[in-house]
Amino acid sequence: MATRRPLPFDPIAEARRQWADRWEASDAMAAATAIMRAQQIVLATVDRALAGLGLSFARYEALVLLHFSRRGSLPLGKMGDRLQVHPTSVTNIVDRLEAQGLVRRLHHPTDRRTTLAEITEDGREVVERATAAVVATRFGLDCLSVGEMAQLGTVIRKLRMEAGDFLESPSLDGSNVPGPSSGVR
Amino acid sequence: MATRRPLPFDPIAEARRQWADRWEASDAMAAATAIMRAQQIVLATVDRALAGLGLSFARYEALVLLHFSRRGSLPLGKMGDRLQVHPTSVTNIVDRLEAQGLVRRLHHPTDRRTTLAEITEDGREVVERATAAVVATRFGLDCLSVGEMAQLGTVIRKLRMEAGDFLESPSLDGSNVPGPSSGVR
DNA sequence: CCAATGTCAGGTTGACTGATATGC
DNA sequence: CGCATATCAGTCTACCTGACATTG
Repeated sequence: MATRRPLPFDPIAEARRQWADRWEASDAMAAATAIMRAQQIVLATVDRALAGLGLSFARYEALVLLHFSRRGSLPLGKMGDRLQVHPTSVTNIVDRLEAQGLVRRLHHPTDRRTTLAEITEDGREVVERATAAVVATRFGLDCLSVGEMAQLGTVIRKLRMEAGDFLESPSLDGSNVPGPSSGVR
Repeated sequence: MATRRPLPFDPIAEARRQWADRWEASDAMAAATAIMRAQQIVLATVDRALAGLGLSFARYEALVLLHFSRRGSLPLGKMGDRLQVHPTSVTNIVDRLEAQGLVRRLHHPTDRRTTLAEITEDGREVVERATAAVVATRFGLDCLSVGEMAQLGTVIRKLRMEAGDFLESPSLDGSNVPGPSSGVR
């Protein structure tokens, strides 16, 4: 959050105009740039809310994931899948959370290769306080209506599915079809 | 781009469900998470396309900005405003581009405090080649229709305006409301 | 033997804070 | 003088690659 200086015009609209003059895919370019900037705004908002608690967004997400899990613990690899982060990043994130006493490493009961990360009592308290702070910011999306948020979700969902994040899932209700189809590599 | 393993369900929908059970703002949470993931997808796609040319997305954007500028040069501060990056990051980015011979630093003709970054002939060639590679990927948004991209753009535009990125700009119609609000510090 | 799991070492990126030299 | 501009030093986060030990 430095660089404070509102421009007198929409920089993306301007970039799109110039782009369209020479190159293709100006629609995609404008959308991509918008996504990049939106992420910056959300991340800055949430990070600001979490800074006081010594958490980054990534560590907060990991903590929430464990908080939501049935046993309060998950294998590190599974955490990486869910959070879409690199295995070494998971190690790093869990290292920090463990150093803060918010998580602890356990041996998997049957598979001795895998390590479990388990949220501690302290971790659960911090999650609650952090979430209160984050919810108060509304993720920086306060100016959007529920319908607009849903629009974002719907469009981006297509993107995520195409990227191979998940297989299908019928959106709203709980009826899921395992479906062995779509080998997304 | 590691972590290959599609989940059998939509992880954001799942997180939203659990979130809604205990906390507020699950709509905002789902939208924010979607934005974070969308950015990851776009960034990974573009970075992959640019890797062969020794460019990151950030450096590519800076190069495009200079390529588009009337004189082929801009003050570093102005670049920071346009690209929404920290002043020290601009220095860093220009350092790297200069080391690659894609940009050169010049003295401002009248204000001796400011430094100009000017794109070189090499820089222009690289921009063209890089853009061809990027356009070929469609920014990873190939699966979206033009209408869906526009939806993203419209919703996110609201967000950016609220964040103080720019002031008004009449987009489609002429109705603009200056709005003295938003003291983004 | 091969595959999966987590970890470590080492490198890159970008973003931030704080301090500084210079010039308006 | 205060303010703007860019830079430097140092820190931090996250990511990646490649290697490795352990175990299924």
